[in-house]
Amino acid sequence: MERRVGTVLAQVARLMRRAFDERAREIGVTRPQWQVLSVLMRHEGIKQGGLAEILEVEPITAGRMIDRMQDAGLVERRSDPADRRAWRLFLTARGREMVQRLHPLAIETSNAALNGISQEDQADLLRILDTMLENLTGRPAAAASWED
Amino acid sequence: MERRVGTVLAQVARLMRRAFDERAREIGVTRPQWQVLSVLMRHEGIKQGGLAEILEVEPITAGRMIDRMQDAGLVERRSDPADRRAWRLFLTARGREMVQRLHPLAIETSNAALNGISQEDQADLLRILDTMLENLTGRPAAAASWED
DNA sequence: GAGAACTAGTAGGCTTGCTTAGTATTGACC
DNA sequence: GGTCAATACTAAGCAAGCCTACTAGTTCTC
Repeated sequence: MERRVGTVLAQVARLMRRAFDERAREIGVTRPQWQVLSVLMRHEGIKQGGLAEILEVEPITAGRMIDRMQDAGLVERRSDPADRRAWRLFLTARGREMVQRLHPLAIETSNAALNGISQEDQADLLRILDTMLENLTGRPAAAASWED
Repeated sequence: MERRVGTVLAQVARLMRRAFDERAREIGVTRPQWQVLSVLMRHEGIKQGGLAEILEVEPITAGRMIDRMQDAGLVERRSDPADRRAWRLFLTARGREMVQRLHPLAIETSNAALNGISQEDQADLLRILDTMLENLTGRPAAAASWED
């Protein structure tokens, strides 16, 4: 009858994604896409592989996402002058504008989910999740300073 | 520079799914499929809608999953004698056997992710996640007593 | 330099999640 | 008993993950 952490966690993560997407639908950007935009905000000119690494996602997943976001005019691929295999990623004006509009939505979603949870519990939560991240990736989670 | 809970949470959830799938691949069952099997273990004869509700998933998502699991010989759909629109779901012998084999893998994955996290922190984590679940679904999370 | 080994990205194909739109059946109300 | 809303499920189509297998380019080694 014990409830596994992984299951509850997956459920919460999915419901948060759903809640964010619901709010962001009219803007036309999904939650993972918003995360890409956030990374590019701080690491413009990054290569696809680097993006994938920051997001803890396979390169092909990042590549497909960039495909769609490029079609949508949110990001731009420029070829790397030093390495003809690689792409350098840049935000378009439209992409940059999106980040501004999405930021409040992210906060709103977060707040809704964290309603009634004390500051102390929130800090505990982040600390524990970071430890789990370290366990799962085999390296410190501190690198993930890419978010607002 | 603040790191949003939702993002870290999504990351941890994805990495745990990946870790489980990696272990379960040779058995040929994914994590969500294992969850379906677990629910059916306790609620055999449930309708698809009921399954979807327990899993906090849309009915169509559950339906497609049952399609594949039926093809794989893990579950069986029997028509409800009292309602010709509905299906009743049952485990096959093969499905039942799978649950037995997958149980240790789930525990193993959980333990790997929770390595070095005290019992107290784990309890806190579950408590906080349950509160978030309540916030997101608008009802008590206690109903989720479907797991081992 | 030539060849081997590694790296960056893509192609195809799968599951899981969603939305919107539909069909078939049930049940409730007049 | 006939209509009409609600219910159980399916269809089509999209995003985001993944794996395996591939191409093209770079780098290392002899």
